[in-house]
Amino acid sequence: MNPPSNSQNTLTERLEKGDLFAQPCPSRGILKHVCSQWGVLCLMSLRQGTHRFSELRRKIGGVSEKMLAQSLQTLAEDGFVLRVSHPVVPPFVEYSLTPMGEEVAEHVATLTDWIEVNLPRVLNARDRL
Amino acid sequence: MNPPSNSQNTLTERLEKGDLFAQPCPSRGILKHVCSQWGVLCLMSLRQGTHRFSELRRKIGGVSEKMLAQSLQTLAEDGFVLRVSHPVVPPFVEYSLTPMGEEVAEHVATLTDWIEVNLPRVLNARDRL
DNA sequence: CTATACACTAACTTTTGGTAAGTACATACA
DNA sequence: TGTATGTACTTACCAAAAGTTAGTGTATAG
Repeated sequence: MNPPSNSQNTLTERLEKGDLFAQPCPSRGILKHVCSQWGVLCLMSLRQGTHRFSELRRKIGGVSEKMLAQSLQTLAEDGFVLRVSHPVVPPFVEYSLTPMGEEVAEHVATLTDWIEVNLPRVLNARDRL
Repeated sequence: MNPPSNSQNTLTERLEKGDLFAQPCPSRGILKHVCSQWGVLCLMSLRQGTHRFSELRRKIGGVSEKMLAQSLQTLAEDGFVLRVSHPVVPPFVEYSLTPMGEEVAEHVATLTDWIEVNLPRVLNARDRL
């Protein structure tokens, strides 16, 4: 008796526009990259302009070099981040947001802003348990 | 929370309003819960109304019972989700969003919506690598 | 002539996520 | 009477991810 959760029926149809509720949908992977702990922090940092690798490392408290490199790599593969490597020594690499990256980053930012300003409320809710 | 003291840039002050760039800030944990794979799917499901445990399980493709229970538990601890257990047998438990939960869920929804409609763009960007 | 900076990568360890099975009781069906 | 199913979980176990440490090659600073 329940109506279908969305009006699209076949698997392929549901995949043309992403459906996060569908197990095999690639949007799941993108969400993971964008929402990963270091992924969001990379996006938030780069929203303030181009950064070098080590600048990001210093800015984002607690990232390891491995995880930072990995996060930037997947974000670049998804087309959110642009990596420009200048072939000099010592290495000089610049990271920035692509237009598409700026779009997601904006949405992520409203989320992180909410969390930052509402932290006290959440902490308070935890205390009443 | 601490009463306001002198306006210096101390660690504790930066923690009164969250700072995701600061390594020990509890906002990091909240972000993790809200942005976790199953966390966002729980929030998105509950945005459409109250659900029972097994309803959520069926709705969210690919969740295990363990991960669903765990996600709902942390979301409830943070005050985003309300768990109402009716002491009958077989068990009957209802999950819904708190007012605070509706607020975050809304922000998460704009993000997931963006990802779902822009999936083709991202897939396209991946292909050009 | 050590030390540091740079942007990584590789090996290894710890933590987390995911899978399968078990729990207690009730209803449906054969 | 016995088996199967549904409910909302928890526990034990294993695979995958995250985190830690060390190393790379070159160059500038002290």
